[in-house]
Amino acid sequence: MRASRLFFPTLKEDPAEAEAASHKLSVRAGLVRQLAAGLYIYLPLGLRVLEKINTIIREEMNAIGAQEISMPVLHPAEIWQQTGRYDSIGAEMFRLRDRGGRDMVLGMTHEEIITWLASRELRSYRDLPQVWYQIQTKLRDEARPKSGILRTREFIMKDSYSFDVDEDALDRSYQLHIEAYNRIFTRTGIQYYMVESDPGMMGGATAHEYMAPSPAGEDEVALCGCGYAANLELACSQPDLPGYPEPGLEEVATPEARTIEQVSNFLDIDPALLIKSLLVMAGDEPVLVMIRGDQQLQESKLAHKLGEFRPAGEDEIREHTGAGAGFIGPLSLEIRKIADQSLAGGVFTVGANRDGYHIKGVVPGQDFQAEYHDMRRVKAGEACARCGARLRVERVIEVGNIFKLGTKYSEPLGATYLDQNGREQPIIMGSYGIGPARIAAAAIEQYADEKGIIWPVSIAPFQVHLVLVQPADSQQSAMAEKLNADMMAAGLEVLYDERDISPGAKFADAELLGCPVRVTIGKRAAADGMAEVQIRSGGEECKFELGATAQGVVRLLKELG
RNA sequence: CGGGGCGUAGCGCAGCCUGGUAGCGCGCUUGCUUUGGGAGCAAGAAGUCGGCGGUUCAAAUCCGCCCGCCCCGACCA
Repeated sequence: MRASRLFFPTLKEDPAEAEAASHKLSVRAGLVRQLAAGLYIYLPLGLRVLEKINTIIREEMNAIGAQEISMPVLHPAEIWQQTGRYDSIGAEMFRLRDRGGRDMVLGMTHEEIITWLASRELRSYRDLPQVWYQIQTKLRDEARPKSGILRTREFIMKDSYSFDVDEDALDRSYQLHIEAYNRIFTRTGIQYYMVESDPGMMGGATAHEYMAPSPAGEDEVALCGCGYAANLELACSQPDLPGYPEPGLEEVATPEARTIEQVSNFLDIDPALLIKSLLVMAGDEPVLVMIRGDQQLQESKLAHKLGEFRPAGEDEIREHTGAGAGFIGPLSLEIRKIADQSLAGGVFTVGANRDGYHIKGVVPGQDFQAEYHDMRRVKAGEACARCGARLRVERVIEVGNIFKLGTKYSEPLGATYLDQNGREQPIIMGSYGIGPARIAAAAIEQYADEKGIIWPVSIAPFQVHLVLVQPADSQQSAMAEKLNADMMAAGLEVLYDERDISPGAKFADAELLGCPVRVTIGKRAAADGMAEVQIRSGGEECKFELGATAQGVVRLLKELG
């Protein structure tokens, strides 16, 4: 491709609205342009990257026997009503009416639609297993689109769905996806982790997420050298135990000391010796949730126990405890109490349910009763629950997820098959997603330097960036033209920059675009007949005879990829 | 949805406080020169100052309402 013909509007300056490196660079390098909040136009270079990623995904999905289909983006509301999600999802789903007044939705995912299809077409155990996938647009009215292409309202997703006769068969489909996903993410060149994830409201089902480490990510994962890896939504750890004081209840005045920090300073004790009491409302029921003072509540863990909940308001706190926030505690409260496991066996200071007072020497289990569950958010440096080594916590971009769905969709939509005994059984399903744009963004985040993007070979928009320094020089120009033809003949994807602009601008663009290899033809090449080759990552340089350059670059790319 | 910020030429910004001729850098057009790290000189094009309403002799500037975009939080099958 000749740069003079390619539409790639590069920018010298960062766009004002961008924060994340991938956002700044994807706009500056001319990959994308923003249409509105969370809506992006993919320009030629951006689309090439996306298509490369999609090709890798297709190859690996096909390799496990998955079959590509394409489903509509516009769905009748009725199907979503049948699974209950029409009501449970809320504002995140785009809703509209067609001219006949029928309620419709824009698909945020396709479980309902594919299960509708399966319910009509899969009848016998002989038809199973099946894995169907698509690479299709999803629409979600995100509360807050952000970070460029990382979180958008319209995005492409590879979503596949498996249909099996039983849990064992589902395990096999799940395992096949794990293998395909490992190949896909490895081939795209990004760094990633597979972590345990919260299956959400799916009950005991299994779920994993594929996470690309990056400070621009929105999730955090706990990682251990022993292989333990989990989303912080469900990660657990063994907390260090503080030295406990003597038990024995004693009320102490703590005027104006409401926060853990204030109380701990006022009483001059370790925050780990305080209990943080939080009043939440699960529907109409008040629940007191207790966490050690140095810990944080992991709300997703509490949501598993309570379902939907919200923090109690100022008035509700006073109504149920008799005190203001900051002075509440578990003693003599006749409401449901949930305590984090780390409180068992300790001696703590708690709010007295009386403004301006706390109570010391409280022994959970003796002075109050509560349900004990793991409720705290894992912190870096805590001991791994499996092996005891210190946990790392890293921020990550979710690039893929895999779920065992079971019969969550097949039952309400009547997707059943007849088994060998002629009995009707619900199809056991799995659902598996990948966000190609997030892979691209993660690659930018993980490898970019101060000059621009550094693409992994497999997903670079072009493999080679050929720079002709002086197009007006007929000798240089002839060399570059020949080299361009040679490299294309060798099967290389070449971006040939023969534009009549200053050399500095071309080099800067080449570095911004981030193709893995740059080949320069200038006066030095004209003098000695050698093409200069530079690796974008690391900046290593070498020279090839003009005639040997194409093959030399092919070899280099192999080493890099 | 709560909190904060921003909206002036294609892009990045100044001007607003203290009302009176709309400005800078980059980019763009034309010409000449230049050509291995975002060239130089000269000439030029380009703005309903986000929108509507109000105050005023006069509004980019002051006031009100609305819209859009970004950031933090909540949310994220």
